Amino acid sequence: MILPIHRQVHSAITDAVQRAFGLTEIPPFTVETPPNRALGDLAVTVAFQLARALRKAPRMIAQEIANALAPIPGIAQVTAAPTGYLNFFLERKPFVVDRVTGRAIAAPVDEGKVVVEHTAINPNKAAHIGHLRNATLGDTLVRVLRFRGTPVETQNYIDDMGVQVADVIVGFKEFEQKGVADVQHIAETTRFDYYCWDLYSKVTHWYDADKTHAAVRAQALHDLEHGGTEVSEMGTVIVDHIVRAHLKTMARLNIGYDLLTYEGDIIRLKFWAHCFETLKAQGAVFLQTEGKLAGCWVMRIDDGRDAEPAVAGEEKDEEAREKVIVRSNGVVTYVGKDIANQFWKFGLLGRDFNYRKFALQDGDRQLWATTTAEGEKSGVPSFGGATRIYNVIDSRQMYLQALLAQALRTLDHPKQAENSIHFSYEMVALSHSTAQKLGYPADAEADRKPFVEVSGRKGLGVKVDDLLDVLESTAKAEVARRNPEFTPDECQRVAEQIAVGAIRYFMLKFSRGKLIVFDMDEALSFEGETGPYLQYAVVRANNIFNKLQQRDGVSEADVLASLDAAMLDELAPSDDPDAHDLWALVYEASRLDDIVEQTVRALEFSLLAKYAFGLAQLFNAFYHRYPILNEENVDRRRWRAAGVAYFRAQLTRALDLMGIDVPGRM
RNA sequence: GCGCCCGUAGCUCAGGUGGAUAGAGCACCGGCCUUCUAAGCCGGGGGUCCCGAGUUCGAAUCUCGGCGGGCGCACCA
Repeated sequence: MILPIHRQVHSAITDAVQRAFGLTEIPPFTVETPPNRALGDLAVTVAFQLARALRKAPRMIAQEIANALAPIPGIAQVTAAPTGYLNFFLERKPFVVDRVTGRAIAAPVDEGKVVVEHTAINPNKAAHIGHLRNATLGDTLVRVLRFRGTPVETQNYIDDMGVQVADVIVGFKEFEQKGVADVQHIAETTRFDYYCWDLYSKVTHWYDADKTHAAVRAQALHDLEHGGTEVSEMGTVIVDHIVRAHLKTMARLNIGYDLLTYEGDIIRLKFWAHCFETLKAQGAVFLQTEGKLAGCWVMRIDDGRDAEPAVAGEEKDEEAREKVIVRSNGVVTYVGKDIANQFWKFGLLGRDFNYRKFALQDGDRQLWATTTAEGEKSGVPSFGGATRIYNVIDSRQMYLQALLAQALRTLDHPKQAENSIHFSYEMVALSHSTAQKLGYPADAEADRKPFVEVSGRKGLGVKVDDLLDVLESTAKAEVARRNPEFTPDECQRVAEQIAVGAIRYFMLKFSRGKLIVFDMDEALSFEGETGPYLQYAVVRANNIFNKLQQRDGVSEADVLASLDAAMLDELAPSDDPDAHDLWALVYEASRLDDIVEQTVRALEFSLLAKYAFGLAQLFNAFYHRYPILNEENVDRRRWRAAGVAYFRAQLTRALDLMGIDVPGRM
């Protein structure tokens, strides 16, 4: 944990600058990490920023600040570099002892409850690789926020009333001539999410083949919303089984939730009706009477262009900037329902769901679901009422997410509008070679594009469970080869952990604004910058302690307890900027809290992923260079072992933030 | 047309609210398994950071203008 020291340095500098130059206003500055330990452990660039105002060279200013600086606990030395940097060198021994013995604990961040909504897969087919990116990003966000002390509630929105579910119902009823009992039977006896995956794409073709089939779809959607029909009954069966299939898939990836929010409940509990009245009363929506949107309740889209003077042809443009909230047939659109949902999440609706217990996850974590029926009387957590909301949805939904914030602003909730955060990311597509292997039909036009788009509607995509299965079997073969003494169960368990490590790391290592062109061969790699590389580094560290215990009867606790008395040589500064020494390892391991703060600020998990990878690289280099078991000098051995213990703890934490477990051996 | 995202090594990508010699993985070449698991380590080659202006002591990073690619702007979600 390095941030407490950052804070101390920051305030000491502020104080010194005020006293040395008589300034009351100091430009904002940060405590940075120099490129290598030979330059220093912490650096500050405030001298550059003051150069103009003080009309002095940065180097001089840095020197004066250094002279004025009161002693800072934990800092051994301060130097003013010729370039103008102020560099700080830490007191190494107490720093290491405090970290490895866990004495330096970060203070929790004090803020209100945050709701993170992610996954939200239409419950009509199996989860594919695009959903995987969403769920991985969302789950990692939850973990990272919790790590820094933020209370988080994880919600998974279930669109049980949408067109996609209606389409599968149409498939069963009209296309396959099945009734509710048939569907129930299929759901219980087949891999149902896969069955629906195929059926959904068949229905899509069926629609395309005959335009009159569209009427069937509209009728199904209508019946789905109104309840008491065969369609709605079938919908309930389908949705329930698919949702459970998704939960099972996500559980394989260490992903769980607190609450499933059903769209149907938003309708049936009159959330929407209530919200609609408010929107109408405030003039946020209005009934369009002319043009092609006549008869629809629409919201005017505020894109900042309203102030522009009207020019010829502007009128047409005006109409294009209206979004339908309620269709002319009286059926509310997704946007409308989502606005109501967003208001509820902030506790602004004045209404609440009823709740039922849905499932136990990971053995003991209770998953709740909304319900229109009576629900549990006691023991229900307080859901919603967030101060900040992250909606994890890909960038294609930007337009609609902006409408949510607009609705909040219009109804005079500017703070909530500002705290409605669209956690946006680019989609996942497939490489041509992977698409080809999956048997995609050749398409001359599509082939010209640099990638192939995933389409659930067309049944084109890599299913999450298929991908995990392939990763697991690949990993399992390797685990069995390396560990002949493992039982099949052990091999399987480790293979599962490696598969999750590989795929979750793959999903996190790219920045979120980057479109991922998924390639099976690339994802199947366990070498280089991959999850298994990181897991392997921890496993190696584990082995050192296993052998230390076996051979010498020395535990990690023994090592740490004997540290204070041990000598310091091992931490002596090195002039070699590339030295992969003990200090560099411990120092780097301590930066996790700083990295997490940056990660949250930028909502960029590639930062965390790259940090963890760099830390593992540092350890691997150290591992090859500095023996521990075979080091004869006892004190040297202790210090090295202590550093490895700290590294192991910190990388394990970093991996946990990414939802990646570490096998005991691999 | 308007909005958002992307453009850095042969390929795939990292590069905090500007800062110290532009990095990693893969691929390629050369070393290292009687010493804590080689899913590893060490070394090597490889760059007009898309182009052009501007701001600045300092720009891959910020601003503006181009070029190229992707996505969005549905009575779908």
